Amino acid sequence: MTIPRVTIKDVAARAGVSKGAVSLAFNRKPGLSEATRDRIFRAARELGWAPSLTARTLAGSRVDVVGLAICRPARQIGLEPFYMEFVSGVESVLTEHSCSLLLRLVRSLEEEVGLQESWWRGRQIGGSLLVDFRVDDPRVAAVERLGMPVVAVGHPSLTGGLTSVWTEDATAVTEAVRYLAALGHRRIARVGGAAALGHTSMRTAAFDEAARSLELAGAWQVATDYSGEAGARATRSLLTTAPPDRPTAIVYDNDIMAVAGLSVAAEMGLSVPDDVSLLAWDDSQLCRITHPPLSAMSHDVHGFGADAARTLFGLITGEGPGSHPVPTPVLTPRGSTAPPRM
Amino acid sequence: MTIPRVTIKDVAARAGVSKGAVSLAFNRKPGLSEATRDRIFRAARELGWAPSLTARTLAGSRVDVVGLAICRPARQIGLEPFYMEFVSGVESVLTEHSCSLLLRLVRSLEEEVGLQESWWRGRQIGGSLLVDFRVDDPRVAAVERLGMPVVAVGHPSLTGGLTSVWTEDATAVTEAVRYLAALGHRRIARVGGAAALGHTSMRTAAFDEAARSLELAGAWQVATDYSGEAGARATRSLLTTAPPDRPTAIVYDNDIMAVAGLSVAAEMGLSVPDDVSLLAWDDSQLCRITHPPLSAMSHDVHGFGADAARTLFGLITGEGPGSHPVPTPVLTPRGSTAPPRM
DNA sequence: AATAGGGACTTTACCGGTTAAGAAAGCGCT
DNA sequence: AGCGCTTTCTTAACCGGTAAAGTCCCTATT
Repeated sequence: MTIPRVTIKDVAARAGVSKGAVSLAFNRKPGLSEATRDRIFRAARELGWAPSLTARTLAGSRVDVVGLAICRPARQIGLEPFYMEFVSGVESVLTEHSCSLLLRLVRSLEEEVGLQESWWRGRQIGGSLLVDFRVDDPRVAAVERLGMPVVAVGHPSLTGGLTSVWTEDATAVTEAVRYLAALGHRRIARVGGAAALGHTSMRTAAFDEAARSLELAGAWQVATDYSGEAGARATRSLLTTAPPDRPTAIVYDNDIMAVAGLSVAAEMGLSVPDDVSLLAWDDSQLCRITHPPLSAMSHDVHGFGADAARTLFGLITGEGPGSHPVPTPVLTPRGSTAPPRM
Repeated sequence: MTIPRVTIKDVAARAGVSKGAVSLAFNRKPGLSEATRDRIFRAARELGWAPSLTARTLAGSRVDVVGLAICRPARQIGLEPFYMEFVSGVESVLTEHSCSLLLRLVRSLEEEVGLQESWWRGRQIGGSLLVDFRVDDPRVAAVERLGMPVVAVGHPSLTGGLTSVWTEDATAVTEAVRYLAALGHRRIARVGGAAALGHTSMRTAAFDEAARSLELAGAWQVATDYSGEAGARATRSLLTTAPPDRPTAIVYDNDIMAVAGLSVAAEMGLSVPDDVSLLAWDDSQLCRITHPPLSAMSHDVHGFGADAARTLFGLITGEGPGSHPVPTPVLTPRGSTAPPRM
């Protein structure tokens, strides 16, 4: 605050050159002798100077910040291991490019649209990562109107032509259902995420399709808000049906609901996996610490985030890959899935 | 990128005034007639203009960004509900001041020191929130040298004179142990967090002191890395002792380890709370979805974050409260604690 | 000897705002 | 009418960098 900060001018004065020369040195551009360059760097080191990103940004070069707005209720976000892992993957790539992440939790998509717009308009960010696509997502049009570089984390069918990175959820759901069917399950339920989310509806459709093609005797789906409580509620209602018609296997859309489901089964005196098999999604550490450990559709969320960030850089610099899928979640059997008892 | 952005000049031209006038209008400073002000706002709205924070920052006013670096292994952070909740609390206050959060996950304290320094030097941030203090934390000196406004989230005994916000962990630990002792427990264990962290060592000391003053028959403490796996390991080793000497109650330093502990008990055929009582810390949603639900030392982490952010604003603007504690975690009994069976 | 070419810097004009100082117009007052 | 005082705006200098254009000097070429 009160302390005068060191600027390029001080460095220039100390090195006995113009500030243009300092700029050249720090951007590794040609046109300076070794000796001068050294003198400049020494002066900068002695003064503890680093170029101001603010000024650099203003001067027209690129912006070293990317934005990420996450739209979920605050209380819930804390529990979703997915995001922090995703963010840490994003960070790991940004750091390599000495770029920072501007993170904001928003309450609605409209708020996000406004935020992205003001970030971009105010030159706060050089591009953005968009997550949690809805069907007919308003962000697609908004972002195109702005001409802002964006990587959409979501299936191309949802992201309307934006450069996208996604997991093939339909394939994964199909694999999950096939696996349970192969174990002998004929009555399978799915506890899905928020119905408004695009990937939820894709998973729902894929589940329906799989149930149909496998001619399951029973198939249920229930939409939740991803919270543990909702997962518990859904599980409770699914398992209160009398035994012959009760589902013998449940697939969850995230980890936390699967953990809640496990507790509900215990509370109802049902044994997992003997009475009911449970299959989680995302596979954070949480799945490995329950008893029994949860089988899960497992994928590398950290790597997913890293890939998204890399793709954004590719987009900004004009090279690198365009839209592409990341590895599909694979089934990782643990102790919570087995053939049905009856 | 290619699209020319709207600047203050365009707005000024459209409103038929100088850019100085536009600046005055947007900063709600006196010296403009109502009519002109309206005209300017209308022009800005029509053009979709918002002032560039970058330029605004450069022009000498304050910086509308605060920094937060979190130092924990990436894979683990995802699971710690504490941080996301804390962050969301911070955000909620920042948003009111239309201020953003610059978040970075770092791998070491040295990295954090470097990061904070370059953020500050590069005028990227107007201040910072520091978390996870160690004993003799190097950040204290670094930050003082820079003269950067900072709010330390940690006990004053650790934060060396920086403006601090903290929970009275020692009091909470004492309450936890007293409660268990009151239930009749005489052999109590604590599964703590990373030993290097200051609050861990404070809790450890408080636990020792409580055990001594209550003359417990047995008191164990084990340090972990906060991960579920470590919590499971610790619990397993604590519970393998033969019954008469086995601890009958365990306090955990976070939620996730308590959940892991619960699973270990189940896996070992021990009943919670009959054979062993478990007490979690922080009390995220996770505690309510297990079976039995976990008793916990509960506090408002979201509010904690909000308070820290408010304090930082107070520090920057020169008003508001200085160092102060936030409410001490309170015991919230649920199903995982009861009098010991034997 | 005159000229071209190129290396090593410096100058200067921005980037998009803020802000202190200056100027024009309107008003009340003697 | 002349004076000072506001109110309302404009001007111009900055903030700390970048980058294009300009300057200077030294060497090689014809």
